[in-house]
Amino acid sequence: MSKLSLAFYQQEDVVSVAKQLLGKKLFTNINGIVTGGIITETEAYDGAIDKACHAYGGKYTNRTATMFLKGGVTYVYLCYGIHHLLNVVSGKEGNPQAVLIRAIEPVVGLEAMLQRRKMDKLAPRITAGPGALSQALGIDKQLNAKDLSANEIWIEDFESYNDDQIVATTRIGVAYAEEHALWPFRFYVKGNKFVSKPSS
DNA sequence: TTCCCGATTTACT
DNA sequence: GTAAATCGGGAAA
Repeated sequence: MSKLSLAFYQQEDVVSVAKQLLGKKLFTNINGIVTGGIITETEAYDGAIDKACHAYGGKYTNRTATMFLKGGVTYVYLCYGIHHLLNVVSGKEGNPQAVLIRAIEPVVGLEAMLQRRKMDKLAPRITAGPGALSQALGIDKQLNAKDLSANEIWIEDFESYNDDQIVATTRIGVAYAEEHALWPFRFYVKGNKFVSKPSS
């Protein structure tokens, strides 16, 4: 098992990184408990030119500072006061690009995930959706701005998918971004069950 | 310092 | 299908 290299995260094209992250394995180690799974759904946030991105227009604040870091660190953000969203910062330092991890297929530490989610049996929804995923992996703000080559959270190389196995569609929950809400920056693995559905 | 709103999920009508 | 929960960040005053 090899962790993804720093060079991987620092590619210029965040959309490309988002696609390549599909099929890779994401792990966390919280208080010695390792949980993780295969990434099945991602979303790209293209920094300063993307209205849906927190750092749109080069906005630099306490919260968005993490996105300006060099690629290869986490960006964890609390949304709706309840849910933690896990992002992977990409690109070079000063370029606020990030990939939101929206869903994974659980592989390691299933019992711990069930416990954290207060569920008694495995269901796809346990990690389908950014908030659910973070809860299952025990991710909270403590894991913000962590280096992805460290031992608390990391991503390992595993599989890559071709374009014909990847579905590109519009992002979810970013209607406020106006025309940018229509950008096909959301990617998921075709036919995979562990993918969040648009709330309908 | 105050007010408004969100990269969502879940429970209930 | 619809609404409520809930709190930190960002912008305005």
